[in-house]
Amino acid sequence: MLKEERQAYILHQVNLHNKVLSSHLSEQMQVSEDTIRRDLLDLSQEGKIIKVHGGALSNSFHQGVSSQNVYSVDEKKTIAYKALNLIQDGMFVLTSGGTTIIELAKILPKDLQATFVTASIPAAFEYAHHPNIEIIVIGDKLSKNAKITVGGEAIAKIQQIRADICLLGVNAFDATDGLTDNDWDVVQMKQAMIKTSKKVVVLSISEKINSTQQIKVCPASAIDILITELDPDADLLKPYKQLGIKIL
Amino acid sequence: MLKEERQAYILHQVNLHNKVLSSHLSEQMQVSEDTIRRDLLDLSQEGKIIKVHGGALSNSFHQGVSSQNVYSVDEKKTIAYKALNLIQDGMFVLTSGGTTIIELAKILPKDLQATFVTASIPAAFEYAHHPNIEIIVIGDKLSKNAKITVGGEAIAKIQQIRADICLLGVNAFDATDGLTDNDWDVVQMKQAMIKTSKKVVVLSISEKINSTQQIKVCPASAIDILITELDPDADLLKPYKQLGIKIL
DNA sequence: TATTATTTTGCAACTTTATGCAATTTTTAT
DNA sequence: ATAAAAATTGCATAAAGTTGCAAAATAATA
Repeated sequence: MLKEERQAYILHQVNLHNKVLSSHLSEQMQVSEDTIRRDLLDLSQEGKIIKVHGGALSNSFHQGVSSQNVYSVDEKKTIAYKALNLIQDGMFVLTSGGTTIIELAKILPKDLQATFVTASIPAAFEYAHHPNIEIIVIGDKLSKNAKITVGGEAIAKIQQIRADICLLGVNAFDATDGLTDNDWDVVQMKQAMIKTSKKVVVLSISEKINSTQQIKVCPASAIDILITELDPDADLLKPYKQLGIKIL
Repeated sequence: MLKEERQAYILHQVNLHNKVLSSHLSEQMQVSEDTIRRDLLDLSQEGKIIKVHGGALSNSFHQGVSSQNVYSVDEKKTIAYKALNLIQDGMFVLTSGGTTIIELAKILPKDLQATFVTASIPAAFEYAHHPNIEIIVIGDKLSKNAKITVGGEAIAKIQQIRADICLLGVNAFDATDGLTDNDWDVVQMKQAMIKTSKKVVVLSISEKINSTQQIKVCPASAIDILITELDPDADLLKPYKQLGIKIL
């Protein structure tokens, strides 16, 4: 087998599987691992693959890793714009924290007149820039991880509210496991928020769909509307539509 | 599984869920926790995640309040360091908002164990970075000017507290007119804070000394300690010393 | 074609890297 | 204050990588 042949094959395999192992290639092509390594070296020097200990990775793999300073901002913006349509003047809007909610806060139209209730300090901070909306902050002990207030006082306050709509940025959402999270206090808050709202909306980038965390917030059926960056007819969302959840 | 693959997966999970546990990752990828820790170390050294005890956090969550257009930062830092001496382990500290308080929040020693109560969203945000202090946020309607919560609920909550010390960033302080401000709601809050605290401390850059605003908070005699960036013996401060106020 | 030059390949000795384990220290939670 | 969980450190080991070199394969040229 010629060198060129081998390298073409390797390149093909890398692009196909995103990764190759030297040992594997060596066996497949019946040449020594030294030879494979030299091939990988050549290809990586031409910038066609990323050589790593034990094999190689496709280029696309590593490019994605480096540009992840702010994660999925575009997707979250898309979601935020869809969510915007649900908010109307005069509404009482209850929101959680999370970066998707922050994106939403940033794009609220200047002439919107509504009341936003939140326990999230970053969200409150962002809402405060808006000229017209009213902001109610739920007070209590501040959870440093989630940057939202948590505790009995906070939950009691939420229970006093009848919100028109509840917008939840979530950590994990799954058709069978429902809405799940990894922080007990946050879960308590979200449960209270869901219970007191006429309509419950989940904002989730598609990557979080069909993933599960440790603590259950509520079954999927408790959610009225699901917003992702995808087209509402996407296959991924079918199971949720069948549960009676409206997809936007 | 190659090291780079693992790290890419970890990075993905962190950005997806804002938090990962070493134990989970170890289980998910079938490698020892030591390996996970080394991966987390690598990633954190590249600045891609925040490594913490037990796992890692997304670094998008740990960005502080930008201190761009803050006047007289150096003076405020000086004041903050003086104020620091008044705070001891176990204390209940009630603080207002304002940039001087934010400076104080930034320099709190890491091993300080105290409880901070505040209605200021930026202050709460800054306190949230501290590893040991407890933070209680006072909830209510958020005043956009002052970025603090104001209203009956907030005042009622403050009245439930007996704080050891109250730190006030102020707008104007004068020997004859006392402490004054220009926002009615803020004044109500400050009055409540002063009433419920054993010791009242005013943090004020010298520019604000001998100035007066529209609404009175309290007479100068209600203040126990005054902190400015000046030497305590400065002429400017003599009238306040004569009123029995301790100068730092 | 024969012969020489060049490239490629595999091997052996050695170095580096990755990973897990055990002992100890640090952190965290109760 | 104490116990449990997690982190750190040092070390052992196996897998992977490197280098130099000689044999084999390929290409070039008289």
